[in-house]
Amino acid sequence: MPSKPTPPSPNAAAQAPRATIEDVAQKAGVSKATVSRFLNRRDELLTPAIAQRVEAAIAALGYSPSPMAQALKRGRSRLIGLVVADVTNPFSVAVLRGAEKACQEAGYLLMLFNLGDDGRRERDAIELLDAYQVDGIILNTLGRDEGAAAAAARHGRPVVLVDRRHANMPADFVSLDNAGAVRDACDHLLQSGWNQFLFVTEPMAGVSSRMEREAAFRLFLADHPEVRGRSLESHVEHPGRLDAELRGGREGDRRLAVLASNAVITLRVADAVARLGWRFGEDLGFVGIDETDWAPLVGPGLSTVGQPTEALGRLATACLLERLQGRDVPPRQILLPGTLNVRGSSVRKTSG
Amino acid sequence: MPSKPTPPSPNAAAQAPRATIEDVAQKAGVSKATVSRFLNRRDELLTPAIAQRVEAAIAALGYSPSPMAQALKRGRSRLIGLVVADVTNPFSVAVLRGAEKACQEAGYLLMLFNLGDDGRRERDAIELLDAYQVDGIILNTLGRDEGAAAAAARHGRPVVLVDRRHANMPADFVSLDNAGAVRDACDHLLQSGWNQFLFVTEPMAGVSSRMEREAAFRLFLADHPEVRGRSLESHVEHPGRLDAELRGGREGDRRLAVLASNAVITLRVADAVARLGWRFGEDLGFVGIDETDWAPLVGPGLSTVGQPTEALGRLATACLLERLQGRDVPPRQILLPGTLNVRGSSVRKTSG
DNA sequence: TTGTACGCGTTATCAG
DNA sequence: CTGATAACGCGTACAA
Repeated sequence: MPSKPTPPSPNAAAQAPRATIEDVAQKAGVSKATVSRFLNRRDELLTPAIAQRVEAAIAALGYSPSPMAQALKRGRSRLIGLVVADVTNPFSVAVLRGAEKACQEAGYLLMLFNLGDDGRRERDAIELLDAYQVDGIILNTLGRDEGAAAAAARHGRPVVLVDRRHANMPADFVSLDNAGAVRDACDHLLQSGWNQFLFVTEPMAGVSSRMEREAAFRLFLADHPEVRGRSLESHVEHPGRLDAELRGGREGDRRLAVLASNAVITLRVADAVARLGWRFGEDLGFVGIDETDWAPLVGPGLSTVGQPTEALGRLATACLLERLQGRDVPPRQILLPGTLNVRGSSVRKTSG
Repeated sequence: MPSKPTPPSPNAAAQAPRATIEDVAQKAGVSKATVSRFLNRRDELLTPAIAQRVEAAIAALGYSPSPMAQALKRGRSRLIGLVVADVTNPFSVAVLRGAEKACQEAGYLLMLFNLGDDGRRERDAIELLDAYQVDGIILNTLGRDEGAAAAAARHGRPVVLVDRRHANMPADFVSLDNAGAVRDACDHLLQSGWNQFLFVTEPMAGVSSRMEREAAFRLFLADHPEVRGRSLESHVEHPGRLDAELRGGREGDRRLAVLASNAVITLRVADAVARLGWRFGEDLGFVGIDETDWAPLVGPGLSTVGQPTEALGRLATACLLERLQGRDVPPRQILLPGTLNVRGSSVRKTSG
């Protein structure tokens, strides 16, 4: 009859179970409470001799406290949840990097949840994060499921939205200044001599950033009667639609330029241009929102408006941390400017 | 004197604390044990009437068990840790997607940890994951810190390595068949009429996949005395080195082709080619390992060998799950073939 | 079939 | 300054 029955380990390699605070206390000949104090409340002085013994025991056993148990007891986990609509989106990954750095510096750990572009999973994701006692949640999602995020917020968890607003969600919001970015791009195209604009976006489908960009484009047109313009929702299933629109837009002596609403659209436009045998900067002007590492390599280089992705991630985290420290201010909106990268695709070059 | 002192909530919005199993039990007029059984051991029959009451209470309170408490009690967390050297690497993200899908299907949650290319953080990451009682760990890291992973394994956690082997780490290993991929690429280039090869890689720095690819290239050269070849470690600080090598390689009537060891190098080569004013497929042949969505857009299209990223992620997860179910087999190696995508950069076109 | 009581690893309160 | 002891939310022998 074993005094300590071997736990039913699934893996035969299991050998040394993690040391607990109890083990440390025993080895140091003190109580658990003392060890705990040594760890968490360095200010309350302990007798040097005791501190020494505890320290030695901790080192000898390679002890580190269980975050799980800590979270259970404290109700806080030093975990921050990040829900992303689609990890494949380089924008999201870039934001993630910024958020992660900020978290790391503040001693938080980032728990990533990817929706794989399945909006229905949003509620599950948030509930799970909530269950894991995350201290805050960063959302870069559609927010189609109204109330999912709100429920988490009701449990007292600060929430911050990145790039995409949610309906009726009074949370901090961090994003590119979409209106400014579109305006800058249009101004640049206009000054470069293009006089007909085609704005191409993914199906708006209620995504706030897409809608804001499109609205900014319309506004530009309203302010500039001298330029003709249209906007087009490009569906991935109908690439032909884009080709046709491009061909049609170049009739007469109009000098057509495309403004792509994001990197996905940039890819589609570049595909279409290749199919048509056109050259960027000659047969077609182009600026795309979202900087990518390959933009300089396509044709004469694709002009872009880069987003301050890393800053967005850092700021989102900062908003959370601030609220975690007790500041209770009304929801804020932080809009950051984009950066125009001028390359060959937007500077007019007469073909010939 | 409040009977239930308000917990010191940092956020004024905090209202409804999460319902616990206790709350459910109380509402249903049963014991905690009964609720727990209702949840976990549906096989042990409960009186229908009681089951009904419990179910209703759960629904009414919107109760879901705390994964933290469960993990603490069970020693298992249904969490799988994924440590990635650099989330910016599209390969890693693609693997992540596969792993995530597999996890989701099996009811596991993926906890992501990014090293930001700082190998020193590897030990911390693994220890933290270990502390979170993750049931298994997927590693796509340098493994420079020998023993870090081994320590986790010692606690009985299965570990699987993706793309990069670790020294002295007897764990499952999942990867592209590097030798086969390089051979296929070289064969294709040779058949396409190129007769001088330049293999370009990031500094090997002990990274197993880089070394394997380079070794495969040398092997190819040994088997084909008729082709001349060199390999080059391209350092990001010295882009000029690559330009010089390209210029030098094209002397005489040699028809130079580059084999890029991964997508990062592909980018650098494309940059250099742009600087030199060369055209892919005419002045230079090219195949790159790693498929990207922009490969078709650069020049006449860049030929690539795509990795089965999603399958790698799924398989890595599958290895873990298998061991979690108790199968204790010796470490396996799973090598998957790549896919050659032939585009304009590798088919010779006499410049005119 | 159901309830009681204990422990998982920590932290916090309260005596000593 | 330190040590018992009671939670935190849950699972599970054991008893009823």
